[in-house]
Amino acid sequence: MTRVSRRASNRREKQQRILTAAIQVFAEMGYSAATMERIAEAAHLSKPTLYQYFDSKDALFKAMMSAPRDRMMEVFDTPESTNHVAQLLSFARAYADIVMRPEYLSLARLIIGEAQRFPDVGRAYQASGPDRVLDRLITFMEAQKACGALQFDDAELAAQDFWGLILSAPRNRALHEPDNLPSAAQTARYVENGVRVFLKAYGVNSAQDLEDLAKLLNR
Amino acid sequence: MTRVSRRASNRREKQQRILTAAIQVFAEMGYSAATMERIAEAAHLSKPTLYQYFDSKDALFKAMMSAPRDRMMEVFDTPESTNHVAQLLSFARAYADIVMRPEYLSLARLIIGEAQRFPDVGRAYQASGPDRVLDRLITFMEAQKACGALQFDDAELAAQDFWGLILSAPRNRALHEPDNLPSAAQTARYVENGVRVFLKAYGVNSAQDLEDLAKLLNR
DNA sequence: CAAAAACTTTACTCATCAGTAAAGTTTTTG
DNA sequence: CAAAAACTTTACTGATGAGTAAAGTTTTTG
Repeated sequence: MTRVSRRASNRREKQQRILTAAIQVFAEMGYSAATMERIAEAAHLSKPTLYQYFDSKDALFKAMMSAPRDRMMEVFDTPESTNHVAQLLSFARAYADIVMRPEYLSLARLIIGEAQRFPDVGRAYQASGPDRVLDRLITFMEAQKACGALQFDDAELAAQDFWGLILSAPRNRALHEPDNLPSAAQTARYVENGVRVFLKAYGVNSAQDLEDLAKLLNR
Repeated sequence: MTRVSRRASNRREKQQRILTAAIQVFAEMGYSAATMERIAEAAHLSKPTLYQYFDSKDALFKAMMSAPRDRMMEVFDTPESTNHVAQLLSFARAYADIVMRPEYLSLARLIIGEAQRFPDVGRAYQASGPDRVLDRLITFMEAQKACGALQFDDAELAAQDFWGLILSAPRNRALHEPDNLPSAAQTARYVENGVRVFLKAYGVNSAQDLEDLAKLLNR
């Protein structure tokens, strides 16, 4: 005699299973090539049951795409540090960890590939992922400027530059070549270089920052 | 009595028309949603005729994708200048001009969206576009290091950084939001900022470089 | 345990689309 | 200029897949 009826919780659980299956199948095949039959199979239920949960393929796709997906914001779940160098490094590493995961890349490919046919999906993703990360980065940059650690005119450009320096070329390659992802070591090399170059260009006291960074990198 | 038979030249012209139509339709709809009927229509001929030129949808797609498309290398069709600042600026502008064009973005979305199902298409694109540009940039970077204008340990990282600084955030947004492209003025702002930051981090004599850049930007 | 609600299955409809057969048209060549 | 060759079109075939109807099965709950 559960308080929340078993039926209702089953329903929620199944809905979740469908969404998980959908994300897998859509990401693997693309919107058009994915079939409802296959999604049903992956969710371990039948097509008509699937249609009890979502009215159409389109509706399922949109529901799946607008399900909360805050992975990218995990970037900021790092212990606050008083040192801006350590903080930039940990942002950069967390960002790389998330963004270079195969599932995350598959999702990005799907969104980009369907951006023309599903403009609101693309917009929603941009708003809930990159834009939010950028906002937080801008806030961070401004704080560092205020306390005299970084210098720049335009915080938005500074934030974008930080971002662009970290992974842009390897991530682009990864989007084009799903089965040729860089190793963790290679990714680390790009990330560390990105932070180094950012500090060189934006640090008030770059020489000191680079020394600090070198120390952090040698444990 | 034409030397090259009328039939043969018609054939070549029609093949070209098909490839052009294919690129349009595929880029707009994606591989699966594009129909051979629609491509035929766009090429002003009928489906069976289309099949005389290409054996299958798959073959047409691959042929279209491996047609020479050297747009990106146009980046380097700029007058050689003795000044590395002017040269970097003109690379950056040429790159932005090409890469932010709607057709080029559509093609990139298509390639990324189908990268999982057509891995060789993704690989071929990476090899003939980004990789070639990167190679040329590396060569350039090394020459500038040799003549004492730039400093760095790793030319590949320097080239990637230059690239990442120019357009990475706005281009990513453009991939997600096809109908929210930045204006020419906005793009110019990103590009100019990118060059500035690159010089600050990599220039042997950054102060002078930044002055040179400022002069170039004010005509 | 019985009524009901949820779920599954079988077995469809209908539309779309890759690919083709065969008839019709144009171009080439003897 | 006429017959052959190449090309194009109209009108199909067959497969696939979105979505559904209706009958049968399990699970939940009173």
